[in-house]
Amino acid sequence: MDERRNNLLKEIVEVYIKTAKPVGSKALCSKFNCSSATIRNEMAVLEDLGYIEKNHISSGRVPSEAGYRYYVEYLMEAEKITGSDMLKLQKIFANNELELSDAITKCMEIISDITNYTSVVLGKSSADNALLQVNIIALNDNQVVAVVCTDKGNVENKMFNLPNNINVNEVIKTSEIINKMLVGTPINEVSRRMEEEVKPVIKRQIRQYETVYNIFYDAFNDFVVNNSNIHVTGRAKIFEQPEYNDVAELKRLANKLEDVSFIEKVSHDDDDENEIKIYIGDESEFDPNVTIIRKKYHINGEDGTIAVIGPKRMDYSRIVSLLEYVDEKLDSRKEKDGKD
Amino acid sequence: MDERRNNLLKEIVEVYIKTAKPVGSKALCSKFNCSSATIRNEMAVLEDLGYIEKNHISSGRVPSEAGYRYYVEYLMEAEKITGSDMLKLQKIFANNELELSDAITKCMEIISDITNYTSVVLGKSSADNALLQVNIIALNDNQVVAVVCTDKGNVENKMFNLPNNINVNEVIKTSEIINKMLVGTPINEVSRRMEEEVKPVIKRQIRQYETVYNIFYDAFNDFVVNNSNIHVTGRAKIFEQPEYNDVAELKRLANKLEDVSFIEKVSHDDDDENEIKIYIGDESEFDPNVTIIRKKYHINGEDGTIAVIGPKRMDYSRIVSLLEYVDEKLDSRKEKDGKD
DNA sequence: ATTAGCACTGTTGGAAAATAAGTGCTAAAG
DNA sequence: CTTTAGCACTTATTTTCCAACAGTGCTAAT
Repeated sequence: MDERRNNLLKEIVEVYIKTAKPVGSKALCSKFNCSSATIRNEMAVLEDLGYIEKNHISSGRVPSEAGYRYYVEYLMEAEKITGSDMLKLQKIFANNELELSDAITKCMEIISDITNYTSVVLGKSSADNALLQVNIIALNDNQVVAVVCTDKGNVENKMFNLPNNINVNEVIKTSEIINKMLVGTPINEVSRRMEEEVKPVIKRQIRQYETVYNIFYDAFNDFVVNNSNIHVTGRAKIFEQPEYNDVAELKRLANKLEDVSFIEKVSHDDDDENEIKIYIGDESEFDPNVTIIRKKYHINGEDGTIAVIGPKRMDYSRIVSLLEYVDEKLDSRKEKDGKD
Repeated sequence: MDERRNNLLKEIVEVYIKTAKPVGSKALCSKFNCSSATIRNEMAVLEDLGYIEKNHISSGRVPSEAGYRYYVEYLMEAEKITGSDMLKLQKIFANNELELSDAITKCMEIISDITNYTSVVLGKSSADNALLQVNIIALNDNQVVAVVCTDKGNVENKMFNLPNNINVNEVIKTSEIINKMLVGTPINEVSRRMEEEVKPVIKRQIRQYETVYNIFYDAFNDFVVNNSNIHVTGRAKIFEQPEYNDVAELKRLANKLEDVSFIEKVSHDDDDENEIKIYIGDESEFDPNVTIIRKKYHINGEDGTIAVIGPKRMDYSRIVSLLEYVDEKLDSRKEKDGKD
């Protein structure tokens, strides 16, 4: 791959990203000061190398998956975020009132809006939350709400109907025992310690301990299971992209976009999980016709993922710059707030 | 409208619901024991009355909006829910563990699944919740979580960063004042009473009362604003319906389905809000090409709406029977649990 | 190594023709 | 007065054909 060939591939990818139309040899002559035949010769090589493809024998060239990959790895210039893009995101961070997790969601909404791609936020309170306390709030004689709170400020609640043979006071007493025994326990170890340590204790002190025990066990379990939130913005935005101009394709994609929770799981072995990741086409393990650009974040005891879903022909450098900017801003806010 | 004409319209609507193809006169001869010419004559009358339409001068007939309306009002037979449909929903209610609001969501997921329409659950803790208590949980010296709980067991929480000049104890003290003064206040009056009654009191007792006041004010406000949840299932399901077979239509609908919160607001004046409502086409105030069937529910201090979105040509009686069944089951569970 | 020239190939769009489905109307029959 | 057979007519749908077009690969010359 000499320099001209690199430049040619770069040009093909970028023109295709802009126009969504197969790139012919003539269109590139002027840029490279040579004839279309020369371009064609070089294109033939790039095609042999697997970086570009033809839709049919006499069509212009389209980047292949390998071509995009080569592009993002070696050819793409790290573009600085543009002023107008930055401006729109800055407004969000200017407002210090906003909780960080809300700020993230807002950011991704804006990114979807300005880019016409689909954006996703997957938040999950992470393992490094520790139990701070569990409160029981009695609504009446046979209903209680258990409120679980972690040291990072994540709170989850669950309501229970008490059977007639259970007294509210016994539930409260149990909560006190749990608080004494388990404060500071990492949230994902709570279930185990409940079973091994707490159960024997309340067995001795509480009548009907099984029922009461289950209330708390369920509440903690809910916390671990439930405490994730998904925000998808602009599901329909991606349909505006010209590649999705046929009914079957549209339906297929709409169906897949129903559930995007898989995004956090995509992983290619030896990766550094905290970098911006680009999954092109099949690499996404989602759909051969989309690219997913993803960044994991960790703030305030919450692990999460932000991602943008677009066509393979998406504006890679712009999205990368946008995600980088958001991440940067999050980092600086973390320091300022003194959290994490 | 004599009987034959009614039957003819009923047949046209039902055949069209089944086949999604315009119904011609020949197809109905056998059913009515007469020639196609006779049917045509009657059809001409139904068309004059505005109940059926032609796509073009020589096509079969399609029910008009007025035709569907006439059908659901006078012709549709209240169908009992089928055994297999019932069976699928019963599984959910068999599990008494499930909180009612979760059971509703599950039901609507199943309904979307078995009917291939889009289903929606819009829940909102209603005005008839009263403040039970507000708790302050201190995470550390400068972070607190405010937990607001109502008598119906709805809980909302919000984390705050305290400025350096505010002491946690002052926040807690304020929470005690609020608890004393406002317990039992309907949740939508809390803001007003905070401003009119609580503010003057804490002004006297708390340094930096403005900041502390705002924490609670925000927390309550969040409760009112935030405490709604939307579940949409099968957004893409509706695309399988044959009427949405062109790209523009699909995109338009996908876009609209991004936000379905409007559904609870659709209302036609003198209606009894608690009945099953059918909004056909333009009546839906959403999209001329869909029908929305909706039922409002009230359980356990939560007001909500369940709805099914489908083509105008949707299976009206089946959906009505399904929603009726769900509503019935909810009612019986309410009584059993002794709630509400 | 580059390029002009040319034959070739698949796409796109439109026109024309054939087919199919179903109507409205008329006139006759019941 | 209602029903029906018959037929001319309308429109949508599908197929076929053709021309224009964009772009390629290859060859031979520079």
